[in-house]
Amino acid sequence: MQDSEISPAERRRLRVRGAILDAAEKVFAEEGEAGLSIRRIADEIDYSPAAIYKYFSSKDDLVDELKESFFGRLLGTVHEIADRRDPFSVRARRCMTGYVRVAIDKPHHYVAAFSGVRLDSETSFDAHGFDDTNKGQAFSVLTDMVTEGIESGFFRAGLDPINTAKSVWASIHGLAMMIAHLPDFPATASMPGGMDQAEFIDFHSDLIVRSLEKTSGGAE
Amino acid sequence: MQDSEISPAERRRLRVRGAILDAAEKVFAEEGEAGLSIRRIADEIDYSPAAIYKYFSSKDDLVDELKESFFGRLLGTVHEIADRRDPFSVRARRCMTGYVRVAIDKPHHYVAAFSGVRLDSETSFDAHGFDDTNKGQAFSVLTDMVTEGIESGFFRAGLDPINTAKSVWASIHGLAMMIAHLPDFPATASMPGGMDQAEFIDFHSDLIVRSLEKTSGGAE
DNA sequence: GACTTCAGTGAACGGTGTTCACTAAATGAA
DNA sequence: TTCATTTAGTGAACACCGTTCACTGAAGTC
Repeated sequence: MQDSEISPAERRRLRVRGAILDAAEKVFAEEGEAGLSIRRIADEIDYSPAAIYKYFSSKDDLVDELKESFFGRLLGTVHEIADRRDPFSVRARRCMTGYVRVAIDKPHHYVAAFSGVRLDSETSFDAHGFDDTNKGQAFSVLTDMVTEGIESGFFRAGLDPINTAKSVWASIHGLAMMIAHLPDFPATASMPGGMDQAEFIDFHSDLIVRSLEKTSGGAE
Repeated sequence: MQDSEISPAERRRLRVRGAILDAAEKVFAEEGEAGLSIRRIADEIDYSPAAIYKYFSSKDDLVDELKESFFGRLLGTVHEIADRRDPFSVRARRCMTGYVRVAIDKPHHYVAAFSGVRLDSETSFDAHGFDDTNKGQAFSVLTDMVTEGIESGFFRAGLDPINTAKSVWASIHGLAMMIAHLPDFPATASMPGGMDQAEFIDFHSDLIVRSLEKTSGGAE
């Protein structure tokens, strides 16, 4: 009864919907939001522009779905790393570097996932972005990680997990944005003591971890 | 001879040019790049849309000038703070908090100043963004600051000033972007141990400084 | 006073997201 | 099978966008 509810018509509909999303995804990855137009998608899948509005109520709706699914992948990566049986200190670092790596693998997606938030609407950070959405989940992984770090003695005891997690997220986000916008940031590889991108991501993550660690020599 | 070169005609031209920029600035600050159109500017200053092309070769050109001037103000603020006679540790923190404050005062500007960088063009971070432009100067303030911190013994001796400065910038940038996109980030004021925005900016800056400091108890 | 320069214009071109009346095919009922 | 209803898909249009271009008219120059 449950699976027979998917009629051939519904299946067809789902296939076309998927084709629209696939075409949009492809164009978006290559050329970003600027290169993506309804007419372009329509061309790609050999439909008329108006047809797309039978599947999505607006272009924003369609793009939102692309962003949301990208954010899901990003979240999946971080979750997967966080669940490994590695020592805490490598797990923590790898969550950060993994996040950045996935983010900059699809720079247009990452930038859009954040810049798409409507500045003028009433959807606040509190109400909209932080409960059961992907962003909310991504954040709770971080809070848990910080809490674990404190409890296991790696991090200072005085840290407030929530604010600390947000600060860490901001720092990581900053690096991801920098690289997404300026593809060859930090561009020091050719200089004396220069780093390539991967090295720099490690370096940045190290500094972040260091800001949370107990001062190794003295008492708390 | 020098000042008599400014003819009335040129003065008129400059005044109109300024009016265009002012109108654009106003719309941009309120509604962002999305709300800014050539026709809208033209309406605002009671000219025809085509007139604007006598003063700017394209909309991108016009917007670039807005961004550049905003970045100049941002740079000016940081420079001004860096040149004060405050103790190093307060100067360093205030540079960061000042940067964030100016950035989020005009969120649309700040976001645009970075997201406007063309991802597809050949202008690399190295060649374009980092020499005598505003971004380059902003960066050199940071490098100088880090160097001073190392030399005065506040920061660890092993730090490479250039990469460190870039990492610090990324972290600060991340917070600015977060707040710019999500206006009430971090939104913890109402929670137990919650912080308002200003407190959080201080907190974030503290963590960044901490990541560079000598471990207070032990030897280097 | 004639000539040149040039700020400013209206109309158009090709692009965008979106809507709407419409067709034609698939579906469900009798 | 036949009729009625739904609905996927369309083409043309609307209002907007950035930009161009032939043009006007006033100001500046000799």
